[in-house]
Amino acid sequence: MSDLRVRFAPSPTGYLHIGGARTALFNYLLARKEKGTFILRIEDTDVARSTQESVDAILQAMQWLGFSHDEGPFYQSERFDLYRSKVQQLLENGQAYRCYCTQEELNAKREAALKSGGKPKYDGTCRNRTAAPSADAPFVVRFKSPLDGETTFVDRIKGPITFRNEELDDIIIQRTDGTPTYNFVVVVDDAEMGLTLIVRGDDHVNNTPRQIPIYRALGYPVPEFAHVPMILGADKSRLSKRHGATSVMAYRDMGYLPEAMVNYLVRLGWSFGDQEIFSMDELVEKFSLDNVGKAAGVFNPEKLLWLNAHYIKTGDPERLGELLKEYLANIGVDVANGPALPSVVKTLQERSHTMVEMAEGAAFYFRNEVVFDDDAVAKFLTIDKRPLLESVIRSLEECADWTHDGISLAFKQVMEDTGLKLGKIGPSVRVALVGGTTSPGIFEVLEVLGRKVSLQRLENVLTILK
RNA sequence: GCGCUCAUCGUCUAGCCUGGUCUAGGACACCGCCCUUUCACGGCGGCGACAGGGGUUCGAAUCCCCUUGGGCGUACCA
Repeated sequence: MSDLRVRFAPSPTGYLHIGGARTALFNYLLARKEKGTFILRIEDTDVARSTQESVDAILQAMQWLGFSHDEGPFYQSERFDLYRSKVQQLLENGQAYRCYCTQEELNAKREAALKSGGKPKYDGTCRNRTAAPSADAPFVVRFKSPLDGETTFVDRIKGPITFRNEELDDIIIQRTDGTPTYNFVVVVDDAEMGLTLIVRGDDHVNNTPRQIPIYRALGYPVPEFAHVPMILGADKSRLSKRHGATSVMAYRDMGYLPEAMVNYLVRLGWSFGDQEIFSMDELVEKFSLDNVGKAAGVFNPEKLLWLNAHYIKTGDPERLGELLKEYLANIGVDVANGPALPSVVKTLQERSHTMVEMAEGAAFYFRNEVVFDDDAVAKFLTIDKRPLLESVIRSLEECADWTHDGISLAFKQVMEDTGLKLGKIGPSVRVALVGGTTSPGIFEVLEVLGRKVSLQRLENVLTILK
């Protein structure tokens, strides 16, 4: 165990999206590589927007991706007493103050400042107020940010970053209703949980100089920071639903494998020479913040798809078979009385880009009734094909060795008998067996389908020839 | 507007720190050819980038400055 302590801290206001998954991945990888500790924390201080469904969805996605945590999940909503005591501490030290300005006043001031070309920051009206306007006046608590000087931190990805303190605002740390806000609780928790390195999205760099003074005011050590670049859509704007699916689990539903998602995500912004394919073990060994790029990256679904096809192609047929069962069930196909799933998988691995595609391509193995494509039937199952099909049936009935090679021999016989090339025979047999013109190789289909079902389907087709 | 930040093929990136080995390498996508019983897989080849302008230097993708463009922030959201 090293002393590295990192965390993933999503707010449960929706599903786990691509960007969140990547920061979770980077944290997870770092923790495993350094034999440190990976903490999961749920940031649900915004009680109105946080939901249990979101928590469940995020947990489920983390599990699917294989990001196991060592501590947590901790819920900020269960730690309000801690935060309140810290707010109290700052209030007593004079490092925070009550602010009685109403939101309307604040908005008006902001707009006025913006209009006159100034900064839309809090003007400090209540910073030096000596008494409350009235005993029961509602208030928020603001943190006294330093007025001058500058705040600098060395980002592990971006290098040194400096802000002039006059740019900082007296941020609200406790709302009118008494609940604490993000920028405050994140400091308290990151410190109380002993985090040594904060790896989070780029969108937080501006928060960092506002958080550092809070660490200091509370007497906490300031951790290291690493801000990972954002993920953009094809139009270079921030990735959002209008760019397509952004939910990690939506990709599972579309037939993606978790290892493909992980591999794609890690290569978006990180590289290891020219290597494209990484197993999780390899990532734990090779990942480093040193080769994480500074620039935002565009999410490229095509490359994800390519990786998915790669992992399907090289995946274990047993495991893929189990997964296939679920995808088949989703399209109403029961596998109970069909061929063994691993053998089905083997015929489709090389031609499937997603598990959904594989399920669609595998359905014909399991359906009792072949679903015929009209165009295919019109073209390849015409009445003149009857002698050919009868020859195929005869030859297959005599086939003693029902394997790919044995079936191949049977077809050689047909070719001799009819004088036709396989190109003239195959398509009709294919349509008879699967109903359409695309499928795995017909010898494989015959082998996996089995002698009985294959001959049944061929004979059945004799009755529908036109 | 202000602040922070980023900038190599359409996209992900290698190279940049420690200038010359870069007529800039790999991958996805795209195009072509080959393989082939369909669809795919695969193999081979092609197209394609150092944002622009100054400077430093014998020499710059690599160092410095400016411009332009993008992203993020500017909430009693996180």
